[in-house]
Order: sequence, then structure tokens, then C-alpha cells
Amino acid sequence: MRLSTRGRYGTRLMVDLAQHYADGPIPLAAIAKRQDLSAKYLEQLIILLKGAGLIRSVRGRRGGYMLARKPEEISVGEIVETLEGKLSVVDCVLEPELCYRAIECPTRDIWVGMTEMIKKQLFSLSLGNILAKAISVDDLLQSSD
Amino acid sequence: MRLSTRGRYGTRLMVDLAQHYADGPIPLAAIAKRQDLSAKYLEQLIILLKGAGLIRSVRGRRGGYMLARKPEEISVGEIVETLEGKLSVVDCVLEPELCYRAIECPTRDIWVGMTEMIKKQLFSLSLGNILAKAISVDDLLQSSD
DNA sequence: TTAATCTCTAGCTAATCTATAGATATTCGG
DNA sequence: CCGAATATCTATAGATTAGCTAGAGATTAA
Repeated sequence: MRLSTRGRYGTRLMVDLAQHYADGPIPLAAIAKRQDLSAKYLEQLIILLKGAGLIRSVRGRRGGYMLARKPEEISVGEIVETLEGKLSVVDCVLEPELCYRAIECPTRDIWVGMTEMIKKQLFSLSLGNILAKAISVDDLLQSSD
Repeated sequence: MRLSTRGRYGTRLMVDLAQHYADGPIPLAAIAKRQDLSAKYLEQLIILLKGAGLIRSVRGRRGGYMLARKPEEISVGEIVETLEGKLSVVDCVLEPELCYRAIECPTRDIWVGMTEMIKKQLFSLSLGNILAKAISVDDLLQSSD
């Protein structure tokens, strides 16, 4: 039940872009440096995010990446599904034909329920929500000074 | 975000034992045949379940396995954690020291929340619950004859 | 025209998953 | 007491996936 680095790094990348929303195109190298992640690896992730329409890019000098929509309108669910494929805790949830027992399998119901719950949570959580939370934590730290 | 075969097969194994609760010791070969799973593989899983105190065994002829507690008192969460290790969607949830950014990481909060939600659901779902559901499906099938 | 950027394709290493194999220990039934 | 039916233990092997790294090419602002 682990999320792979693709989903995790991709989410960090998108949060980073959200934090610099409206700063114009952000070069990938800047993100990689700030997040302390391999630029070459992020390259492969970001191209998928662009393909999914979550990001826009500007090529050439002074180019870079930016969110295609407002942070409030991009969910973590979209990011994770773009990078790791459709969310489901076991294959038979989405493809019951893979297992001849699927229709009557009492355990499949568990995995279907889990999958729905996870999707519901991740698709209702936006980059905007995450930013808001990050700020409130900063607030707490400042007020304790 | 996939559950491995260990968690899935193990849960099927435990549901099978729950369905034959009070039938005395069930040989592993019988479970493997009913569930159409490799007996040799289940062997490795069941020994862990025994180690965790979820199952008792009887050796020798006429031996086999049985649930150590009533189906209502064994949760899917216990089964999955026994076979796949502590539930957490990323390592930094349980071991924040693995990542120097953990304390202030805005994405870690997401993974902590997801992990808690998953655990809550799986630990509140018992083998008894699953059996009850399976029976109600049977009822529906019978009443449609 | 050149340096900074994105884009594309290939491949490699290590870990993990999913078993399989074979030997040993225990106990019931006859 | 013997043998068949069972659990238990340890090793290992094949396939798949994760997590990168490498390098060449395309585009554009300064």
C-alpha cells in the first residue's frame, strides 16, 4: 500500500509550482533544486503532467513550466492518477474480468470500498487546500516567536 | 497504491477459515484448493498469521488451521499489517527522520491523512462483517430462484 | 549565435514480488 | 509400530517494477 516516488515527487513538484503560481514560467532546474530531486527524473514526470493538461510549458530561454489552472482547480487525485495510473488497490477492482471469482468474491468488496474512499479523499483535495494549510502552519510558527 | 498478493491472498485465506469456523482444524491444502491458490505460497503467509496470534494450528494427521479468535474479533487491518508490514502510504509517515524536510513538508500531511483514513477503515472491518455481507448476497441469489 | 531551456528515447541497476523446491517434524489411525 | 497426512523451515530463482542516469535533439530569448 505504498505510493511510489512518481506520485510523491509529482505532488511536490505541483505544490512547488502552485507556490510560484503567477511568477511566470519556472525552469525545471529551479524546482529540482528547491525540492532536492533529480531534474532528469522530474523531466519524465512533468511531461506526463503536461500531457494530462495540468501544466503548460514555454520552451527556449526564459522558458519553464506553470500550472494550467488555478491551484484550487487541480486535485491531488488528478496528479497521482496521471503519474501512477488509475487509482485502485487491486487490479480486479477496475477489471473484474481478470479473476473468474470476482463477481462473488467477498474480499473484492473490501478493495472496491477502499479504492472509492481513497479516490474521494484525493480528488477533493486541491493544491489550493495544501497551500492554505502550509500558510497556516507558518502562521503558527510566527505567532510562537 | 496497490495491495500485494500477500495481503489479498492472506485475507482470502482468513475469510475461508472464518467460513469454516467451528469445523475443527482445516488443512491448508483444502484452503488452497478452494481458493485456487498455491499451497506452498500460502504456507509462508499462514505461518506469519500464526505468529501474529490470529491463527492456531494443529500438527500431524487430522491437523490443520483455525482462527484463534471469533471472526468478529479479527480485523482486516490486523491481517494486512501482519503480511505487509505497518500500513502507511509512504515511509516518512511512520519514520519522519528518513527525510530532512518531513517536519515542514506540506505534502507529508496528505500522506499522513490518507494513512489514517485507510487504517481506520481496515481496522474497523472484521471477518464477521465480511461473512455477514457474503451471506446477504447468497440470500439475494436464493430469493431470485 | 549561443546559452538556457524543454523534449524525446533508451537503457541500466537494485529491489521486490511471487512464487517453487525440498527437507524435516509431528501426530493420528490402523 | 508404521505410514500417511499434516504442519514447519530454509533456500533460491524468475519476472516485474521502481528509480533513476545518459545523451542527443528542438526551440527561443537575449
